[in-house]
Amino acid sequence: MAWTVGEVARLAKVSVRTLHHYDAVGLLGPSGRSDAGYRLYEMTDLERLQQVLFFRELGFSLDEIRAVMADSAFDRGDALRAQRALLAEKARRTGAMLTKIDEALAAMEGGTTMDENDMFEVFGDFDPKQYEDEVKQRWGDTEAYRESARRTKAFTKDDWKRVKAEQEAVMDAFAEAFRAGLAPDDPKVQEVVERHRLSIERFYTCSKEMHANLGRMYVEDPRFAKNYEDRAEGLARFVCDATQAALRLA
Amino acid sequence: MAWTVGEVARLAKVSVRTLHHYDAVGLLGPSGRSDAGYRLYEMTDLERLQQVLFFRELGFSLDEIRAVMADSAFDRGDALRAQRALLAEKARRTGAMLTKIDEALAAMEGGTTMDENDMFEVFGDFDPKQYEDEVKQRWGDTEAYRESARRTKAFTKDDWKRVKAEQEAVMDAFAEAFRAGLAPDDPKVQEVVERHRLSIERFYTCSKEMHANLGRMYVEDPRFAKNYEDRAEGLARFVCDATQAALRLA
DNA sequence: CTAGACCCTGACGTAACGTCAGGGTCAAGC
DNA sequence: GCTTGACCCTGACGTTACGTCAGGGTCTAG
Repeated sequence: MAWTVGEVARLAKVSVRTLHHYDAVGLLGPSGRSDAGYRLYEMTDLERLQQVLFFRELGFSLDEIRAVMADSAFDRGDALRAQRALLAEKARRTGAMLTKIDEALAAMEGGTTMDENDMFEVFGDFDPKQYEDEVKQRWGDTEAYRESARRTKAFTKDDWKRVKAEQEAVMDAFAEAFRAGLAPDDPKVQEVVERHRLSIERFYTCSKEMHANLGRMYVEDPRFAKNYEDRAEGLARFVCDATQAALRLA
Repeated sequence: MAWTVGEVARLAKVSVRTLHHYDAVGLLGPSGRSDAGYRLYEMTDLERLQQVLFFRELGFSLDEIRAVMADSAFDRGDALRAQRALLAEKARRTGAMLTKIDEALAAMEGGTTMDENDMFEVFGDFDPKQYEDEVKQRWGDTEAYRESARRTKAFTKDDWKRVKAEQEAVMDAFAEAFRAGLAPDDPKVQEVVERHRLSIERFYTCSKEMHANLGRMYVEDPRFAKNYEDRAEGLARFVCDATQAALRLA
């Protein structure tokens, strides 16, 4: 299956000119051409385009995108995970701006003016590279993480099924403890926390600090939160508190 | 108090050149100049700049921003509220992209490829004007809404205090019903829903449809959700369900 | 065999600044 | 009173990521 420029443009909701441009600057060319010289894009090209668009959405320049993707260490999974973290950060920033708007409204209604320092607090522009450290902390030491990527690459569908069942069991245990009204620092809950951490270590080294970070993400990031909230309202916060407690108790 | 370009630039985290540019295109000039011709910005200029930056963050072009702000009907409160709604929409979009990344990762892990139609679903670019209708629906008929703005403009601090107390009382009633385990369509809950709707009508006409929309926003928008979730975990969803039920029962 | 919807490659236009260049201003310190 | 370094001014040209023709070939339905 191959697509022409127009078709790809419609699919990805970009202009034909944009695709021409990406081809011209060597960012993304089609895998092939027809006899008449028409660009013919394959599935791998679409995947690459999706990557490019994610990066673009995150504010990378085309030069930067090309550099990142040309890197020999570039791995689509790594990239998606990094993009995920950056997007989460962006969501946080948007949330901060919402708060700032509310403050501005409140100040207006109260007839006061905002402090000029606060007023622009949220605008410091979001430089993805600035968050590199945070991303690393969140996703762990890159080296270790990459090992996990290699490890899971060999996973069969059955392996994934088993992993999923394990995760579900841990989540059920959390939900049960939560419903029973146990405190986050209850030894029984802490046992589950440790089980959870070990289930993650299957993939990459996960210190208690990192685990606590992950916990925070469970409430900050709606995608993760949903997983827990679907089981029981407030469960995400409970799990977060429990991982924080584990760090405190250690 | 007046600020020079450099000071404003530092405060707002934009370049001096940007401020020069905004001045040159007539978007935002300083209120005054020093004897030497230095630009001197006042507090009102800072407020205007904040507005401009919010609009810019939302993807408006400078031309559009100028047009909107030059509109005789332009009101800072209206603008902030509209910006708020657009930002919430943006947050939703970011959430959708997170989901899409997760899907891409899942497909990778499962060794399958994504459907090419889904793949770019989230990219349709966010044209603020496209959401005008939605915003209008959310914030109600502009005419009616503007009346509310005028009405509240005359509110004293005591008025606001009373309004706040009323809102709190309604929220407490919701929380109580929620803790008592009542169903969202329980008549007692529906009574509270109606009380809530009427408390909003103080500000602008709020049909049951619009009320249901607001309810949806309480769970979608973390800023609103927080208000409810702080009282009881899961309360936001409960209130949302209750407003939906009110529409169904009507 | 022709109309209409595609595709191609230049090539110039544009928005929102970045980046000098050439020159005045201002407060601190000698 | 004079210098020095940090700041300000106004042009004016450069850059990124495309938009928008222009001039010309291709493809498929009728």
